[in-house]
Amino acid sequence: MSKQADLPLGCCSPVVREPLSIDEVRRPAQMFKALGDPIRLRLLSMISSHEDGEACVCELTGFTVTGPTISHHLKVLREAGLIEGERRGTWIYYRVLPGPLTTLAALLHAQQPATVMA
Amino acid sequence: MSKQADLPLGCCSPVVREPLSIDEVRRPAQMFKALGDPIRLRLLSMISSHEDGEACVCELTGFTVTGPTISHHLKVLREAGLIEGERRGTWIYYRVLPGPLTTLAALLHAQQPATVMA
DNA sequence: CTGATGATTAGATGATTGTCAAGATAGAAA
DNA sequence: TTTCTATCTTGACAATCATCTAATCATCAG
Repeated sequence: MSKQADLPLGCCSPVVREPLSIDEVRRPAQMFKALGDPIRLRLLSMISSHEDGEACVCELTGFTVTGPTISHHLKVLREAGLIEGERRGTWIYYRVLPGPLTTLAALLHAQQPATVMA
Repeated sequence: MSKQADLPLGCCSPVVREPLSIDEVRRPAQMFKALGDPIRLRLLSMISSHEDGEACVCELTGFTVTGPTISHHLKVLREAGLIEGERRGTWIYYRVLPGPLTTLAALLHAQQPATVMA
C-alpha cells in the first residue's frame, strides 16, 4: 500500500501499481510468448472470429505451413491456457478461453503509466 | 482503407470480428513476443510502476542475470516499440509508451468470443 | 475387420534466442 | 588530458523453437 499512484481513471480498474515479482510474471509471460508468433496470433483470431466462437481444425487454413505445424502451434496455445479443444466425431473444435485474455488485457492496462489525467 | 482497426472505446466493443491477416498480425506478434519473457515483463512492470513512470537502468536490479543481459532485454522491448530510453547526463532513463500497450489490450479484447451478447 | 480421412505425435534439422565475458562508448570529474 | 562510472555492443556458445517428413491415433463407412 501507500503505493497507489493516482489511478488510471481513463479506462479501467484496480491496477497493480507495483513491480511484479518473477513468480507473478511467469504465467502471463508464457501466455504472451504463445501470442508472440504471427501464425499463432492469426489462429487465435480465426478461432475467435469464427461462428459460435469455435472452429474446426479443418477450417484453419490459408497458411504456408503444413498440418503438423499448425497442430504444433495449437498445442502451444493450448498449453498456455488460451484455447481448448474438443473432439466431436471426426473433427476437433477449438475455442478461445475468455478468462486468460481478459487477465492479460488487464495486465497491459496496469502497465500504462497514468498519463494525461488531470 | 476499410480495415482500420478502430481502437478501444469503453471496454469491449467494436471488435474486429474478422480473422486478422498475416500482415495485420505481424507487428502485434512482435510486441507480444517481447512481452513473452519473464525478465522483460518484469522490467516493464518495474519501469511503469516507478515514480514518474520512468526508471534509470541502474534501478532495474534484483535479477539473476548480468548487466549486458538486462541491456539486451531492454533493447528487445525498445525495438518492439514498447519503451523508449533517454540519456540524461550519466544515466539513461526508460519509460513505457502507452499507445502500443493500449493497442495490444484492445486486440485481446477483440479476441474475446462475444459471449453474453443476448 | 479393412480402408479412408482428420488430427496429433515423434524424430531430425536449421534458425533464433538468452546468456555471459570482454571490449567499446558516453559523460562526469579530476 | 586521464580516469572513473554507467551503459551498450560484440562475439561466442548452449538451449530453445519452428518446421518438415514419417509414423501413429481416432473416427467413420463399407
